[in-house]
Amino acid sequence: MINEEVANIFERVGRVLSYKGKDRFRALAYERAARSLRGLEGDLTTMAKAGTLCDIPGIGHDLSEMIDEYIDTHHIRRCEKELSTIPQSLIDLMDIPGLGPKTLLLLHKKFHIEDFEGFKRLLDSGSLLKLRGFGEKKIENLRRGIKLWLASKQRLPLGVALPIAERLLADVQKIKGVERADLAGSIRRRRETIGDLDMLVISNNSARVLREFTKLKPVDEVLSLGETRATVILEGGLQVDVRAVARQSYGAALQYFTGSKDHNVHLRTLAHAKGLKINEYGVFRGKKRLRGASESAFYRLVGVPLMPPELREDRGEIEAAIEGRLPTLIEVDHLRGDLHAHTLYSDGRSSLAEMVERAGTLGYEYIAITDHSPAARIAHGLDRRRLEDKVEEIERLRSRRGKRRPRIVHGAEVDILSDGRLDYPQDILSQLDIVVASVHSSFRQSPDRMTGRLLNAMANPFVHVLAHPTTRLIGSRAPIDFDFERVVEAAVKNRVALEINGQPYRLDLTDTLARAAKEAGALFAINSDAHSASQLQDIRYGVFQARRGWIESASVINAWTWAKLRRWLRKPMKR
DNA sequence: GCCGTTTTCGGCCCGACTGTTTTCAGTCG
Repeated sequence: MINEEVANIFERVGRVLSYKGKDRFRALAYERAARSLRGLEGDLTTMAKAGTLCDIPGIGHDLSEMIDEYIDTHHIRRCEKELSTIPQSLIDLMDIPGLGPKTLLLLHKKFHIEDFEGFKRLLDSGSLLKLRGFGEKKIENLRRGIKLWLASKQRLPLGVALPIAERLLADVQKIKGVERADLAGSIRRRRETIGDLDMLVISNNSARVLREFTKLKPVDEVLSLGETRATVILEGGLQVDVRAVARQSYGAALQYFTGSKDHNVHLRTLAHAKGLKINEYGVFRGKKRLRGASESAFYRLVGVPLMPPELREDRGEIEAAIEGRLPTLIEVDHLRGDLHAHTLYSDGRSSLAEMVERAGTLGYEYIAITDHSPAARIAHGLDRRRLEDKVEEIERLRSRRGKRRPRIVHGAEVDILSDGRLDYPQDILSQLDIVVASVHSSFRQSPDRMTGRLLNAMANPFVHVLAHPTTRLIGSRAPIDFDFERVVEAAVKNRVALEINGQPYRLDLTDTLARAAKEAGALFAINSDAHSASQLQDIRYGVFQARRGWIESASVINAWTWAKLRRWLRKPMKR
């Protein structure tokens, strides 16, 4: 997919333009286009062929021509010309908090700063102090910016940030005088990674509440503290913004600070067309505030039904809401079981009995135990003999448990070998209740080979689920390269469900791929891929990702009753 | 550079906070 490549170019051009400061709206247009491409579900090359590039929000006449040019030549001459006017290492510095285009321009002109090393030397040299507008505090702030920047180069996965956020929220709710507190921002939208936390509180004494907040235990450093806003850094480096809001503005503020930015801009345009003005304080006609106490009232006034935060990315959800075709999203409670979990037999850290027991406390109707196949040597994949031992233990456990839930489903996570064959022979596969197939090696095959490999695997009649289809690891491993459309097509045809894996560093499929697969009619399995009993709960991150992919419970096979799932697992048409 | 049921031109969010000023500029969200 070239989406990311083009997005990167547009983002950099946007930064160069804002650095030059000539036309900030042109800069905004490039930045918005970059964000829009990153959130796109379809492939740019395909869209260009179909002539639908201009349907992408933020892409118009000029940018669509540039995308065409990139597809043809791998270059965009106008962008390259713009980029060549400024050293790229200088543009990278804009990521440093507190260092904006104006300051950067000044430092470049006065001190010929071109990269990070130069910037750091300048800070240490003390010559900045002589500059008008620069004092001790400002320089200290820039130093802190560097620290933050180095620490936050990787955003935190949702699965790491959300537990921190939930604990902090509970602490805030206990502060005296807090009437209500909520998470907002990207963590409320359940984005797969989180840059910082946004929180809102209602209180009749906000200054005191904010002061108390900055004294909470996990707070390491206070960056700013005012009457309505406080910004702190937690131990571990996560930044938190808390805003205190009046009760009558709470809905408007919650909407505003939940975003996304593009969703809000779109909403504001709609409001504007109706002669309304919206901001974090409410909906206004002229100077008169209409209402803003609840989020749903806020949306209603603008003429848009309320929608779940996970959808608010300006990816067509506003249009869908107006036309009454919002999806009814899957919820954690809809899941009746988990179809991907490991035990001590392979690389899990809990026993089979412990996993089953914990699955029971989660209210599951069924739990599939899917240890690795032999090719996964490091993970102690099971050969035929150890697989037989495991079957025996499952049988013993089944008879001991009688009719108690959950039902134990005997499965395996079977490696897809480099040519697309599976790592167990057909006679073993045929004995398993469920086969979860996945790639764990040879990640760098050509797109053609990789596509063929996956198609081969899915053509095997015993395969039920394609697990973590892209095999990416957030922050450490790129997704494998294959023709996603063809693979989805084969999944639909062969009745293979695509997994949405809930492990915090996987979240695979991604939101946009899941949505594309849904549009193509695919089925899904939302799984924990738990390697310990406590990790069974990570399945909720898979559900969040699925919700961001517009997925409804009807197309999630582990939201089905056991009776229905069992029929599907048998796949009579294939045998 | 995008966008359009007030517009094909003229908008495009603007309020809070900080720091260095003495009335404001820069940054952020």
